[in-house]
Amino acid sequence: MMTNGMDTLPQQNGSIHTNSTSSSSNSHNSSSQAGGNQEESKTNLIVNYLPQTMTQEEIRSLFSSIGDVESCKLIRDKVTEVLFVGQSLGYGFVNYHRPEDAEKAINTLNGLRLQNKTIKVSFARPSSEAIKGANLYVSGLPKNMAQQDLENLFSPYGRIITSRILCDNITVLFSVRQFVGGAGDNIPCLSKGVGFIRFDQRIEAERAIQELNGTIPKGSTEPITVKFANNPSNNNKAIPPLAAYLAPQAARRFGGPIHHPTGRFRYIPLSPLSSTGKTMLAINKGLQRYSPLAGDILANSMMPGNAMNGSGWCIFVYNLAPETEENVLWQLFGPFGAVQSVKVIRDLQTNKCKGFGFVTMTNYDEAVVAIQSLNGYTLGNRVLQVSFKTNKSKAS
DNA sequence: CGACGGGACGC
DNA sequence: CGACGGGACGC
Repeated sequence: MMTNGMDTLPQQNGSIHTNSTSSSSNSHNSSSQAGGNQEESKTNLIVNYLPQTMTQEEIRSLFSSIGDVESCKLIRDKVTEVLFVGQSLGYGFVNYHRPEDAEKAINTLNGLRLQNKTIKVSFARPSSEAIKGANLYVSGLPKNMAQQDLENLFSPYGRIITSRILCDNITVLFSVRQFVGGAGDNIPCLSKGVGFIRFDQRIEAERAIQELNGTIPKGSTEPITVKFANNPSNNNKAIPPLAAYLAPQAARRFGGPIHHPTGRFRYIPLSPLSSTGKTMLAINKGLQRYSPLAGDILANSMMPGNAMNGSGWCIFVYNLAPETEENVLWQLFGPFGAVQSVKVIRDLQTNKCKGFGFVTMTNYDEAVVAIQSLNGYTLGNRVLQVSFKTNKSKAS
């Protein structure tokens, strides 16, 4: 199932198609590939649409749940790096030791929802000048043109990496709700008549401009405009307020003036699992940081082994099935905020889950909402129990 | 009914 | 007219 706004993964290796039995054999003929393609790595992934707050270590943690990671790099803005740690550019690279792990990561992590994002995981192309600046901005599209129609129009000119048709704001909000709700595939969307097409190669994009700019699509009356998209690095985006760099979480926690760093609408973490009303209640509770309840939790949590664990809040998840894997915990908790790490506790002999696990989240408020929302949630045929970690143990 | 890890700063 | 949810190749 493809999620709203996510493109089907184009086959990364143009000549290979889906029903090739997943190749665990190492005998791929990379050197004899025709077409002058650079050899594509079978272990190196590009990860796009990462949540703004996700750190390189959190990314490594997430991808290590699949297999041994050789290297991991989050791309950050070099300009802001002068003052602080550079702002995340929302994408990064993960290189595995083993090709089969890379493939598994694509299968299990592509489309994973984390906070307000749906990450995309695909093979990285070999870096080269030829693939840069291949993003096109298209306007004047007929309102009834769908993403697939757009791709059909442009596909004769090259390999499409991504495509997108912009929607009316109202429907965007709507689709985000559905999207977080997990039932959001194929949301009808009022097209704004503009979109983006990213080609693999810049030459392909240039040719599409030459061939399609000013032409009238079949069934339309208006010519379309096709040009290179603005480069995000030299656009005139408003400079985020300094406070966003200094204390991005404080602004949210205290409910002050909302300034999304990128100046768009504010994302409210709607629970995938409960009604909006219940979630808002949970958010409000979470905001009362100095209530007696919160005070107890805070004090109690400072004890060794308890919920407050260095830079994050450790959450105990009970009643997991024996086959549970880490990605389940990422999927459950990711939508509620910054998740630093997850751990499924397994029996050393059988390697089956012992029925519980831990999730560490960065922000108290988000942890509270996650607990409120997920405690009592039925996963499969099991009712989960979710709470802050205590210091219970066999030894004590 | 069942129920809170593990690796480890490092002097 | 229009610029995304989301700065796609190592910032």
